Amino acid sequence: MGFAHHAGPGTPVTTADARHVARVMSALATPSRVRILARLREGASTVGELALAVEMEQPAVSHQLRILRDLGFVLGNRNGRHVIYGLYDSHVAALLDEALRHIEHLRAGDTTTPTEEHA
Amino acid sequence: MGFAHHAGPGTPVTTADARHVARVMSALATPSRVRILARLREGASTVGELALAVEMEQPAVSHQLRILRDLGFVLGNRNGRHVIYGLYDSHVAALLDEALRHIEHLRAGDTTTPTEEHA
DNA sequence: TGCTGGCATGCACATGTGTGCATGTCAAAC
DNA sequence: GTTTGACATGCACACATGTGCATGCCAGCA
Repeated sequence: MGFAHHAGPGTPVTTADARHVARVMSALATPSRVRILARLREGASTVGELALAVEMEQPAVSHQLRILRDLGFVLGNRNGRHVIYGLYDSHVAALLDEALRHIEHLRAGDTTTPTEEHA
Repeated sequence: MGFAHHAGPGTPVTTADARHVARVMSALATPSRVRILARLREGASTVGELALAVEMEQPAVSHQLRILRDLGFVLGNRNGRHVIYGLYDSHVAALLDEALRHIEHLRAGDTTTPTEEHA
């Protein structure tokens, strides 16, 4: 009755794959990390700048950056006293864009009203 | 020194956007939901079939299906005594593929060894 | 060498969340 | 109408996780 099949790239998706996907996608599962990545998409910056931009305490930003680093989303290297962070590569930006495009797509068809929209 | 800029589609990504993205992407942030979606990508199926496929208790599957429904990922309609679930549209499958493609991409460059691979 | 700035790390805690178990609900079969 | 099958819901709990606070570490500067 009109489901979306797709049949995909044939990939059966093993249990290990599922766990891996979940781990990686969990990077985008919290507003703070999304904001950090979004800010980094506009250009590399230091931890302090990020903290100001996303309005978080510096340690909190460092913690999230560590997670994003372990997941291969960002990459930081020292420059004097600062550590400059940036997106690992353009593929990360692409994934972010895909996510944004997805919610935009949902906003169009708006299936079930996100549960909260009370401003 | 070689960061990935991108400058994106100009979207500044508001705080609300970040929260929305996080909410939506959290659907892919757990292995069980990824497995459910992966199974559904191969074709629609009933809750019982899903439970068997992903090796979860039926109530657990129902709970996750409810989440996936609220997020607009899946869609279920009754057929006799069964409720047949399927991906909401091909865009969901596309997002899943993008996620799989991403981890595959990481596996190639393998930046920081996912912290656990001891199996 | 001592001091300050910039990040990272440890620890503790509050919160969110996935799952098991029991139960409720609805449709089909008798 | 009663019973059975399939799924949904409520509740409780264990667990993971994000953040604040204090502290440690390292580079640059006087």
